Amino acid sequence: MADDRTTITELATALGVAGAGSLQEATAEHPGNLAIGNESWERLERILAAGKYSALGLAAFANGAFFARHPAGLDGRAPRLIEWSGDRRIPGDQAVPADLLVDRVYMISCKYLSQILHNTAPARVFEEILAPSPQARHPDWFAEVASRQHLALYRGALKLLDLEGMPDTPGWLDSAQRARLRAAFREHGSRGMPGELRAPYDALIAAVSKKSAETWQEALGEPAQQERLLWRLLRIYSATYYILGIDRHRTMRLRVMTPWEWRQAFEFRSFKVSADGRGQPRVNWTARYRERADGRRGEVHGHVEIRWSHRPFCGPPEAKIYLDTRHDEVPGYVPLDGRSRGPDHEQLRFPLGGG
DNA sequence: GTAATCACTGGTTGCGCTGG
DNA sequence: CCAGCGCAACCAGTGATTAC
Repeated sequence: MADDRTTITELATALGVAGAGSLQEATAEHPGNLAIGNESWERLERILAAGKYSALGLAAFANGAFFARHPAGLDGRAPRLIEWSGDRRIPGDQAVPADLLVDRVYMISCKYLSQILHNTAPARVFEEILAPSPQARHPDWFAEVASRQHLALYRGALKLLDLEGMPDTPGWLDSAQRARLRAAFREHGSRGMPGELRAPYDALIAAVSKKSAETWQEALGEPAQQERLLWRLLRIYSATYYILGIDRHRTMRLRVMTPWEWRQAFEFRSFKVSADGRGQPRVNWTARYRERADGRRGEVHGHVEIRWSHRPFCGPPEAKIYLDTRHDEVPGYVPLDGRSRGPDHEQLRFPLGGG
């Protein structure tokens, strides 16, 4: 079950799209073009009544209404059917992350515009360059690209924490042993890697960063591959979709281009990666492009962190891919602003209380 | 009697946030 | 900037149930 914040954001956006006068009215009326069940209506009413997310609900509703009016959105046409994906994940490879589907055509993703683009197994990023792949399981990336340093750190940790009867290599840890390790780290008191293990940890960080960057650059090969990777990174798919979102300070309304459109607007130039591991294993990426209209050159930046998400040696590491460029400056993300005929086309600012 | 399908389950992976 | 928590979807293994 989606949490209250997600539910109200998505449903209030849907009601804005549905063409209702206000969030309160719409909630009372249950407009027929929004296809959700009774339990969802009840839930929405309960969340609204609690009042905690009122500002968020109003902002989301305004986003939906804006989209309904905007020439690049529904342009004033009344939607017949709005479907909500609810708390289900959309199945399939390379699925557009749409929370709402309007008239089976317009896909809307309701987001808090997080800086995180992807969060996945490192091998998926660096070896498979995010292409759809049947391989579901990936080995521990640390062991794969820096086995010596990984092992040295593991053995150092066992010694420091005075743990007996543990397997020789971290790959053989079972869940009980991982729990023991986790508890021992906690008991040791330090947050993160204990200071005594600084040297072997730094060695691991340097090795993983370097090898990951090399692997990635090698897998990227030709510019055509690099361009595809950039599209995957930026979540540019073969159908256009909209992001109606709210970050901490303001509303964000974007349309995401298709590769076809992207090619007409931009010329891809290069995709470069570089190892940058100090605090934790990290690889920076930069894509360069040129705008066809005026020849202007631009860059998009981001970075990938390779990290344990559940304490050292407790499970394989994950790759968190960050976008460091502002969303409205990303090639292929088209801000929907200025051209609205509606009254509230300026960027709304809300104190997003509650959450 | 065997094969196919289903329901359950515990571990794993992915996601996004928050705390220091 | 780094670390890790909480949650939930996903996945594979297992045993039970149904179909043939």
